[in-house]
Amino acid sequence: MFKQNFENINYPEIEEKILKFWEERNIFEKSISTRDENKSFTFYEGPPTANGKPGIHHVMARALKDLVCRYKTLQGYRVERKGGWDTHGLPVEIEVEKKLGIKHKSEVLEYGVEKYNQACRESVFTYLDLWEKMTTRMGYWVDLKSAYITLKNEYIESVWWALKTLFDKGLIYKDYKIVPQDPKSETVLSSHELALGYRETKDPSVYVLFKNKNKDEHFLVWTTTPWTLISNVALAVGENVDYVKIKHNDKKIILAKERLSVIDGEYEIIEEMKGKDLEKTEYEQFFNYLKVDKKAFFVCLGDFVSTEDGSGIVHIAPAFGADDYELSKKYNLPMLQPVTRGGLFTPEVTDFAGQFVKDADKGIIQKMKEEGKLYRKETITHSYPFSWRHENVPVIYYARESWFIRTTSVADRMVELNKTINWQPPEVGAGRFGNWLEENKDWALSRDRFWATPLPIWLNSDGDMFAIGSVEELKQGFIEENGKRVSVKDIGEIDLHKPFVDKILFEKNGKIYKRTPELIDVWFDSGSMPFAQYHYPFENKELFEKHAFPADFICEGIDQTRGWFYTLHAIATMLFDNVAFKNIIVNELILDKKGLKMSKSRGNTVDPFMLFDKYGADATRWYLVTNSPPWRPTLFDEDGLVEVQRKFFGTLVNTYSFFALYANIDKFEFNEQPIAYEKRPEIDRWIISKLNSLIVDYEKMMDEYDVTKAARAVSDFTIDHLSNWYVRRCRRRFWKSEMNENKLSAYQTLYECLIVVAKLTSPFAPFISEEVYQNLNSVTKKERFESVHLADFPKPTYFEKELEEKMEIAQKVVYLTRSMRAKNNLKVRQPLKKIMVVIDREKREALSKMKEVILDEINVKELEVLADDSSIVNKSAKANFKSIGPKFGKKVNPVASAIKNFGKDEIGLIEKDEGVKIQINGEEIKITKEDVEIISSEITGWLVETEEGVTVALDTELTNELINEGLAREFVNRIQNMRKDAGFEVTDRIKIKFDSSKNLIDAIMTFKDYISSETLAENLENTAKLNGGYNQEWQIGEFNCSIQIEKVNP
RNA sequence: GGGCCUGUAGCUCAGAUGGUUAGAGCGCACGCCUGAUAAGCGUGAGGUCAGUAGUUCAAUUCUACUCAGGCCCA
Repeated sequence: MFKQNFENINYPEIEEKILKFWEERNIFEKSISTRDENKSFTFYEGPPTANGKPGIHHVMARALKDLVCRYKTLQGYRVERKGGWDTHGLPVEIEVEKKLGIKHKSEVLEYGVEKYNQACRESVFTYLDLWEKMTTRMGYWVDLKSAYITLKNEYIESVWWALKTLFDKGLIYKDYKIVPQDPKSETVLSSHELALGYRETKDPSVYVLFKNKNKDEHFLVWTTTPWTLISNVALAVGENVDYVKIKHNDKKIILAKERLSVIDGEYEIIEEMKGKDLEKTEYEQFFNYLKVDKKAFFVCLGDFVSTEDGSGIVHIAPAFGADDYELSKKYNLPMLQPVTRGGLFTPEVTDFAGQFVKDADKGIIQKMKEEGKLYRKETITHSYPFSWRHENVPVIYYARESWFIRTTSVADRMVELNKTINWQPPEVGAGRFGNWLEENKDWALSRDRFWATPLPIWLNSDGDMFAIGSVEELKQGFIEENGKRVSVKDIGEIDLHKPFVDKILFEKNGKIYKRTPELIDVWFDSGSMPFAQYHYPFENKELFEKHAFPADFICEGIDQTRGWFYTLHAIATMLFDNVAFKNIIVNELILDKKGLKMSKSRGNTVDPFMLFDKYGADATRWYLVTNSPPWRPTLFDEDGLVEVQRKFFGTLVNTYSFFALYANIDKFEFNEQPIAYEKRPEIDRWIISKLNSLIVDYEKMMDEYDVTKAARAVSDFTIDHLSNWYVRRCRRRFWKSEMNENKLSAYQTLYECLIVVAKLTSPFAPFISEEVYQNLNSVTKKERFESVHLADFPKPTYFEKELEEKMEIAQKVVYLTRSMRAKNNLKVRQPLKKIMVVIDREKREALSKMKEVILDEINVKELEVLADDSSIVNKSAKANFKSIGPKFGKKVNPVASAIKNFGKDEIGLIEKDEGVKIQINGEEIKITKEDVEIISSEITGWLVETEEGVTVALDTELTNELINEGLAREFVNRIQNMRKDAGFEVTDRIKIKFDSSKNLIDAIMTFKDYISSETLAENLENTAKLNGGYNQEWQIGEFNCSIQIEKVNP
């Protein structure tokens, strides 16, 4: 027996049941172990940080990952799916600081780094349960038991190996970097944090005068950070920018020509020059607090100088701006940094010592004013970053010493390798990611924090250094305890984190080496996962080299472009001179239904668990993937989800139930030999051909990673072709007559469609497809697989493309006829005499072949295919612009109107392919067949409807016989309704008694046999005596009718 | 300020290698069908294909610019 009763289907319940089934039977494990080891498809899981709650966008990314992996599994690939967790870094520290109430870095030291890091270690897994629950519940198959965890020693060891390899290649070096930092906590802010803190603020906007050292003239300079003027060492101008020297209030002033608008009052231009003419011009130091140890105070050329605001002359303070710092390297300028990490002026700046730099602006402006250096002072409102962790603390850009990876040395290679990666969508690869690679800057590797992978570089007091690349090497070191050296070898438990590793010292050539205190960027951790997840090269060497690298496929959100995508790519390029991944799907954000970003503060987030409980994971997954391509921002709307469930899932389940209902009645269990496709009825061959076309299209789209289109194709097939045409057209075959070959063919055909649809659906909606597959296969045992996810991808078997086209024509005729019936108020139950169809000669035969289908569907007695030269068909001609456009160019319009005016004779000539000559502006032009489209738009004296080359004429005349048949059909309809209302089984036989006026009685008795067979009536009797049974009063046409039915006991 | 994406019906989305009639689903109105039925089908209303300029015989489609929204970077 096929499982029935899906009327009140509860998707979440079914899903829970299937989850249990998968777990009990180890289906996930089997989906890997049953596949050929040598046919691997490699997937990398981008590690989420488990210390935040999983949201709907995680469901999206995981649904995509899962469906690609499941699809490849169906195709026979072995798809290992190792999970992973990202466990280091600032996000973790921030959570912990919040919990511990720590606001300043120094408080961590007071609290104790060891305890602090312990807290981080624990915090990482705060939401692990939730993550695992979400992952399991949504049906994302990933191996969480063997998940890689970045804080484990083995993982860190692999990362160290990578770092040492890079260090030994000379790719790691130390330099200054200008970083945005929160001066209060002395913490560097990541770009993400920085973005959080931008807001409108008021700042001074000052124009100041720098005096030329050798001439009595001044450079006009604009800045919004007066406090940096103390650290000024140079001025920058644009090489090709036009500058002018003006005479203004007895002073000679130089500024960009385009910026003359900033000058108040009268002036006179006395000289013009280019920026490059000013290069090397020396000027007097602006403030004299600080001494320099290199040549400074001259004009440089900088390509970042703009003339959109300011004066076109930029002041340079290398310690406080990225452009400034870059320029200082180019011109070998000194760096002045009289500011502490906390943003306070150092004692050298006597007047402002100890003041917070921003607060010192006022005094500095006052001082400039007194010294006559201030030209103009205003206040501007602009967007400036503030610390998001503290109230009202502006971010200060500040030079700090950092370790870098020389990624610029492989930039070209990265660009080249990137071109071999298949990006979906392509523009992210070529655009956002490609540009980023082309503008590559060295990777700032180090972080001055506590919880991350330590940078394994040890230095001695002379600055000599080496890198450690394994625990083994580390064991050469020692720690000092109570004045005694203890070898690392003798220490039981080694933790490759702070503070333990900081205690380790080395001695070489009599010098003591100490670890540099920095940690590394967490992104280096995750970018190392291709090898670190397998503890390569210390273990799994062969596995890694043969199967696990590079990945065939990864998929994450667009926010990973400069994160994980980049670090994977950069590390793979530097270490292995290879790509890390060959195919990638980038998914976009999920917004709420109004297009707003989801955020806790807006309260518009969607809880995935709520969706799973309410609609099920399948519907959620299907909705996310099909609603819009994943690389477009998706507007999330619960109503859309409901619709998806009703349309696609509802139809699929309904189609299955229909099958199950009748298959059970007929005891169909697919024990018979399959009927050869060639021998099946037309409609069966048609749907089988459609099904095979679907398989081919689906595979193509999936292989191009266009998953949205693939899923939509399955949905269209199921709803439009399988359910709304095939099943509807074939219902009678299932419920009428005894079992015969025709019926068997119907069962076999529908069965095959359902099995294939289940398979194609399974990557996207793994639960309901499993349910359908199991329900079918557990009865027929046609396939040996215990789960749809262990099955093989269907192979295309049978095509009949012409038949697909024929059916399309038939459908077109049907739609046209239906539309005419509707417009003329002719119910489908009323049979009609005849339709006539006009159609292209080539399609005429096809149409005749589909006659039965058409007539049955539209309840018409006769179909006549009209020859288009028939005298009653009126034709008109229309220009085919695609053809005449290129041919006649400017003359298309007159030609088109000439064609429009063609009469019968010209059209005849065209149809005979003889061509027509016309005159345009006295020029003779020949019009040939391909230039003209001929439409048969009217048939004299008939109701006509036309669409794309098909014209249908409907004979609406009703004879008595037709009217009677219509009444009989109405009568059948009432009986069927009554059967249903009375709760009879589909197979119950009945007796009918009825009474009505003479006309209706005559009509009914005329069609007695037809009515009886339609309603399974053994007896149909006209009698005035109605008693017992189930009876109702009806109106049929213009007649009243009493009907009584009762079950006949077999 | 720079880069990329998006703008098509009230809503969510297709589509058009440039061709004269731009589609679907939902929603709305009306009707039909109903032994798959809390489904299904049809008809109708609803579009300056964001705007401007250019290229072209022809632009919603190509180009440039503008506007709006989004993401990333500075």
